[in-house]
Amino acid sequence: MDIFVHFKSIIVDILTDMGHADLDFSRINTEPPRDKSHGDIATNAAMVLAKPLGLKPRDLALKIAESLQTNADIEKVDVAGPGFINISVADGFYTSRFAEIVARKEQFGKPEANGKKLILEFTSANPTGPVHIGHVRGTVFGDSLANLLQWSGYDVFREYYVNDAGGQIVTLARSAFLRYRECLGDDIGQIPQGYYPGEYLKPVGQDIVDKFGDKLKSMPEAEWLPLIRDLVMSSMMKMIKQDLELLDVKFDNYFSESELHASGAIDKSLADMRARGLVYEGVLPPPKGQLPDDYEEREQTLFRATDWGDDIDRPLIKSDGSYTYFAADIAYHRDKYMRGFNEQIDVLGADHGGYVKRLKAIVRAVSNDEAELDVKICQIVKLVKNGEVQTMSKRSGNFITLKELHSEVGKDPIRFMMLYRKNEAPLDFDYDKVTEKSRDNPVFYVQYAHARVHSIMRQAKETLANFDMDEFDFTKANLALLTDSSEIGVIKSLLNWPKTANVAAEFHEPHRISFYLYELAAQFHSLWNKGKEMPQLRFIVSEDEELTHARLALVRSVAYILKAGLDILGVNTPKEMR
RNA sequence: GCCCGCGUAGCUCAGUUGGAUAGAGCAUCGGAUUUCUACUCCGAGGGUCAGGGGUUCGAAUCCUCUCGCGGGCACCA
Repeated sequence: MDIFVHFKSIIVDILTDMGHADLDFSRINTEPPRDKSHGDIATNAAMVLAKPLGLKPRDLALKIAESLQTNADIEKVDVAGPGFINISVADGFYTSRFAEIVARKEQFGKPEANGKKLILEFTSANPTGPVHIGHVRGTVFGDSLANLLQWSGYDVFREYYVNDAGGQIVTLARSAFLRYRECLGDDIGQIPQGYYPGEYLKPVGQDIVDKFGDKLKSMPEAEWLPLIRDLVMSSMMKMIKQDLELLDVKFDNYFSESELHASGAIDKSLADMRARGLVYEGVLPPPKGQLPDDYEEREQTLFRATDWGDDIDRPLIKSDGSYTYFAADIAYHRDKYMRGFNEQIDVLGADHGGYVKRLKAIVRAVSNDEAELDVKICQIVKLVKNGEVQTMSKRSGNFITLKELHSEVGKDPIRFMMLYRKNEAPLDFDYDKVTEKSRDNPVFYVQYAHARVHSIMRQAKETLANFDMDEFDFTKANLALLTDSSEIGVIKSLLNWPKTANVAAEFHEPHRISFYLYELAAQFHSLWNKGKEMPQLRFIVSEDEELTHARLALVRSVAYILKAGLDILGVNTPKEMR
């Protein structure tokens, strides 16, 4: 139970008792004050409600404070500044609340299922090559956000949109065909400009040889292309899935774009939109700035995106008569809505920032404002090695792949560091730092805190008679014995976990979890260090078993919450780090 | 030109969707330091929250303008 929610409800009760049940309580905040000397909880209740009641904020605050004073969990109430009510909570309250963590363990603060379905689309890397550094951040972000939303009670569906329609797949097939000829002994020379040059297509060339022998060589392209197209696609997807497994990412579904074309879903969604008057024939104003070389003004079939918040209406049909990518996107998001997803999230790369408005417009339009889409943009990642930024060139296909990155640093640093920054802020990924065993390296620092808990438990098993972490019932510990300010400090942080996680879920911001975990780890390490100078604060006090049990309950609880958080991030929780 | 994001300590960044004297880590400076297997620890200094104007009891946060950086701007996927 979130203690801030708890105290807010107490305040609401007081106001209700005062006869103000009809007020809008939603603007009341209960939160930790910036300045610790102001107590544990500050509320703006009086300032927010003074006006509708025709009272001065301070007068109302004093009234509320008077009632709060009678609450046994509250040690002290002050009215300060323009009308803040500062509450100091009795230590006994914390230790009694803390009992809930000891009882619920990793589940502490986890809300009940809310019965809502949500679809999260992420990664969606083009199926033309391996997963590379450009996809990693969005992948980790999306997967962890999915975990986070599951934690907070959503029924989450992870989906990968496979862009398997259009020209790039033809190019891919042609590139594979070159490798096929190479396998048959032809000298193919340099891979031509515009083709996919990567080595990863060589085994595909061999696969084609194995399946078709040399008979494709003499065929015209129109005949061999459909034959090898599916083969190339499926081996690309297989490769991508293997790459994603390196990060422990699994999708519930891979949604094929070409399927939308083939099944008539695009025709259907377009017909539906026409029927609703969302489509018209018209001429767009030419784009500002540099005009494309082959620009020609013409009448097009347009979606009235501007009616739904976009800047400009969007074309649905290309000059050759086929559907635009955008038309497929409409059908796709419509399909998600038809599947019952009224909450949708798309995770995109920084280069797709310009798509946010039109995507939101799509979801609003196809659902007639019943569904909502949030688009999260992940900024680029700069790889830093030996203090230098690693440059990559897209033309040569010289991307650092996930596989390479993974083989150098492993899963945990990748996942943690990709989430150790707000998604819309650029991120430097430092190869050297993430493998360092020091406080500078947040991954190590947090994981080490978890390992340290287990180390202490092993130590306790040796020192104490009849103690085994897995069998000991920590709920029997006398938690009221935890009275030192730094112990209470750790308890307070642990009790903040539900609020942190719920806010992170609400705003779709998993990075808040990593920052919280880092702070919790720092606090725990600091408490451990205190025991060096003040032996009476050590966790294991051999002459006082009762106190030791209480402290071990605290130590154990740190690991519960670290695990709850690291599970959301998808980072391992080692029991030792030797 | 237009749209989106960003601009916070010397550096890298948080900032609980409007709260009180704006925080953390690194770096700098000043002390302490051989252990519950492990990362040393404690403290201090450091700010025009890019800049101007506005909204109100109160703004890093909301509105507006300016500057700077990044991304995007018919039909590609």
